[in-house]
Amino acid sequence: MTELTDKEKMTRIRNVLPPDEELYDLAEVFKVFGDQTRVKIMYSILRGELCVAEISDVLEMTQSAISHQLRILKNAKLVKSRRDGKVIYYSLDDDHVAQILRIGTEHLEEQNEKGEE
Amino acid sequence: MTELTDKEKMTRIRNVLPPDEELYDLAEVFKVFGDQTRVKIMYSILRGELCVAEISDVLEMTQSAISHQLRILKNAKLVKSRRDGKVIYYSLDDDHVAQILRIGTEHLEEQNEKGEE
DNA sequence: TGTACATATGAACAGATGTAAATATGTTCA
DNA sequence: TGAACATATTTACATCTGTTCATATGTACA
Repeated sequence: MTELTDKEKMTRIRNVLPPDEELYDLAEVFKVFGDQTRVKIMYSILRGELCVAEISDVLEMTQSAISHQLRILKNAKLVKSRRDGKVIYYSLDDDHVAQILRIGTEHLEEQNEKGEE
Repeated sequence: MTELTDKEKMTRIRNVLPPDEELYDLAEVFKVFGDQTRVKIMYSILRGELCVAEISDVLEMTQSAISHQLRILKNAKLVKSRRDGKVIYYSLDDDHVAQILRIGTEHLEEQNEKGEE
């Protein structure tokens, strides 16, 4: 068991980190989660697909604002779409999205409980 | 089995959504995850605590920049700290943080696999 | 007490972000 | 084809965010 110098310790930790590009992409994904409107959209389609107009109705926001946010969600592959005639239905893209929402919510609840003690 | 009017359908969905304040807080938490520097910090302390100077070393960023981001992480309860003399050690606050990082990474990997097909 | 060291904070600035308004695209159906 | 409808896109703008630089706070130890 040899002792590590500080420099060696830092190098080791640096080597364990995922590559910069991966960390960048990861931050980009979370950035997409980090907006109230987009969180609301994801929650509103958590139990099943909705079209743009329905989402606008539910959130009481303009069609333009919703459409912009849907594009961002779709680019990040958090949401997918399906066309049926004029109407386009949106739903969550994969199960990770719902999982992240759930764990985030759990985190909040746990922190709230801690705060009450 | 009665048919629902569009208005009733929207009202139902709206009623299933968590309260606005909760969705706001949730977005705020994800916002904190949504920065490359903060993601790097969280990853660097994933396997054990590090002090501010060590994190600065690993990420090759100024002490000030790291300290600012640590405060944001701490306010969001994603990170906790422990003082030992002059030195302050930081570590992840609860297991949800690591879980969210992991699921986010899984999501990216899965999307990359899909893209390769 | 005073010096050295570790970390935190405040101000300022460049760059990024979300929304509304207007307009464009794409689809259906007469 | 053209009118009507659903959604997407462009532009513009106000607001927010991360970093640097300078400085303050807090701790240990002589």
